[in-house]
Amino acid sequence: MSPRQNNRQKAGKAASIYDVARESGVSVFTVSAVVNNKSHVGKKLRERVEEAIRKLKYRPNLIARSLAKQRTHTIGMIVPDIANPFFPMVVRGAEDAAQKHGYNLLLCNSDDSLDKEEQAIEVLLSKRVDGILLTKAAEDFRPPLRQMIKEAGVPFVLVMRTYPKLTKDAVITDDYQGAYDAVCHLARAGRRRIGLISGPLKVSNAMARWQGFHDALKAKGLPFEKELMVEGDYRIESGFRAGHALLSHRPDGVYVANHLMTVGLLRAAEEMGLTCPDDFGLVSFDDYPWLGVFRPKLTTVELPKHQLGSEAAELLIARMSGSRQKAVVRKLQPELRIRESCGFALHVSKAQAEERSANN
Amino acid sequence: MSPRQNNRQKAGKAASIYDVARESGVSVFTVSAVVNNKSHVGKKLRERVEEAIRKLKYRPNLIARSLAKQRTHTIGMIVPDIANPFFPMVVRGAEDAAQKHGYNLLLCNSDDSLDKEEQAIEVLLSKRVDGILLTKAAEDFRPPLRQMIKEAGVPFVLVMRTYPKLTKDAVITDDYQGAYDAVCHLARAGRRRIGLISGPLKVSNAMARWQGFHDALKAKGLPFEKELMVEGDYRIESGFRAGHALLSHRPDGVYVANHLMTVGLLRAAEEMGLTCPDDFGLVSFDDYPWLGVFRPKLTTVELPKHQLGSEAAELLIARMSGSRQKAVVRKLQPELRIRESCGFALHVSKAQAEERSANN
DNA sequence: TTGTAGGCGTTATCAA
DNA sequence: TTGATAACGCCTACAA
Repeated sequence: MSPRQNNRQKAGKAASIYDVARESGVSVFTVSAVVNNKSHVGKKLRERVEEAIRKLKYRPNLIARSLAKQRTHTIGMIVPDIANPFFPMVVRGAEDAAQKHGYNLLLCNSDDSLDKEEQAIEVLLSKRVDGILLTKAAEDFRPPLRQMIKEAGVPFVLVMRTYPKLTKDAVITDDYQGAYDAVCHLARAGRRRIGLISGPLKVSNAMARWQGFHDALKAKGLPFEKELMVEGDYRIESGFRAGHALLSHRPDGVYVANHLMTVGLLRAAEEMGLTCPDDFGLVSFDDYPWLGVFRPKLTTVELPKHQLGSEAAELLIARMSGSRQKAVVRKLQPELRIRESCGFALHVSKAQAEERSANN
Repeated sequence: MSPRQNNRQKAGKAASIYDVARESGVSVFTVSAVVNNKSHVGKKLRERVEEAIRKLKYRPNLIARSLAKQRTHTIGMIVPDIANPFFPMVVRGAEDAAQKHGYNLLLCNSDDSLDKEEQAIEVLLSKRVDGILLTKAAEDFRPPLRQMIKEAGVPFVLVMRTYPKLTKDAVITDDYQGAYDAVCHLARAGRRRIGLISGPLKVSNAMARWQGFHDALKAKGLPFEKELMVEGDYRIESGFRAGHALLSHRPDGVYVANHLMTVGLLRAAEEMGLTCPDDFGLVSFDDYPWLGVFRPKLTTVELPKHQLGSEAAELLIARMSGSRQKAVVRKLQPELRIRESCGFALHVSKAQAEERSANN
């Protein structure tokens, strides 16, 4: 007789599989089989067990199950900052996909700090998540961490930012193309001295956006003036400072690598008495539903945020299930949403006006 | 000899406490004591154990610990939708507080649906979270769920929305006051026919905001016209529909109960060729950093989102630690941020103009 | 088909 | 101070 068979059920203690077994006069094996509706349990027994489950209000303890099965059905997700409006939709995408497959999300914020990121990874590994979705912070992992991750054998999928030293599995956006399109649009709208407020160049997507910017300039035969490029950190404050620095050189177009820095830029512009799109055309990254109702109506490069999260989660889940194919880099296409901040309408109407006056 | 003492360490399997014990020639008890730097372990032994830990790269398995200690150091958090810009900062606040106390956040979205909410609660309970932060969906729990929650003995703290049938512990904002202030400000700006786009009245804060609206109208001696009140669901689409319905009656002021519906309203206004603040004054809830740089510059009632989350988490953690004081309802104060959408400046300058013309 | 008993990795109780 | 050893609750060979 197992030592467990003694009386439980007293004191709020939740019923265990043993209690159910005793109540229904079967073995724990049978109960377990019923709970996981496994193979063929005799109809009679099954009913008796189910009856007992209801009676005792039995609820399987997933912690115990996790320990036994060595799988937690939990995914760790590390983002720089959930309060950055870019990430909520990504997280939502991941959660939707996770949920669909019976997984939950353990959410951590790194603030783009190596220390916090490392801490988060350690705790996630200790909590034995089945996999991790990571938007890598700017700097390199310290070697011991990388070693530990490797040994833990927990799959990672990178989100938004690549970091091949860890894994090649990643779901990102075509940032080069997005930036390229943005700058071309600015040029099309007649802007000639185009500036850039970039993300931290140690981050893969910031680098890609910078390259797209650069190549578009070249393709359009526009000059690259190095005072017209400022590196920020994707936060408002840095956009504000960058805006002051940049606008003091009076560019007639600006491409900003994310929304938060755009907010900072507009703050600076206002302080300097400059308005958009009259004094400078503007295209930025990340679109949001509310950008369509406020002026200046921002022309943006939208990234498929939800899809980014959901595809990353799907890929991770595939990896966790042991799919051993070679690394996948999924690159999603951005979409240029033309509104008014680039001054395209302005430019066009100006051109028309000139045309008209020429005709008269 | 315990059956566990046989060879492990092969196949990527992580080292367990047994491996460390064997390696350092002590008992698991001692290792455990060292890991949790408990009481007095002989200095020599401690060093030997630490050595072994380093050598084997031992990392405690928190799942096993959770099972043994019956505590997971994990908090479940259920929000309607993390993609609603209101919640990210609340979640961030909760995560910050949780993190500070050594807890993690398991995040779920309910979409304000009873089914999803119930599902989320069940899985969180099964995963044995130590407590749950809940922004209650609109409808009532089904009785069995409430029963189960009670029996689970897991503390809940409500966030943003009260629901006394579950618990009185809650961290909310003074929504009545916020709405009251908003409407008074509209009145002060000379608006007389003030409309309301409300949240779902089954949600506690929507009800409170509606009452604040109503009482402010009365206090200002303004009429309540029932065509000027429309109930939405806090989403953009409902704000859009409500906007069409409402604006067709040409109110000169509108108070909207959250930001997303404001976006919808502005969309509708644009379709109808109405502009804010010229055709109608506007005050809405929730403030965001970017609202200060776009026009119309929204006058809003800001709610301390981060604090909401962090205080809720703190309270929950206190409860989980068995603090048995009576229920706490913490009500945080909102803050009216006056910008331009209410048309106050407009009104004032108009008044000045009249004054001037009267003086001539 | 069903039962028995050992294992998952920790903590905790009781002796020694 | 340390060490055995029984929980914790579930899964799962291996037997029957």
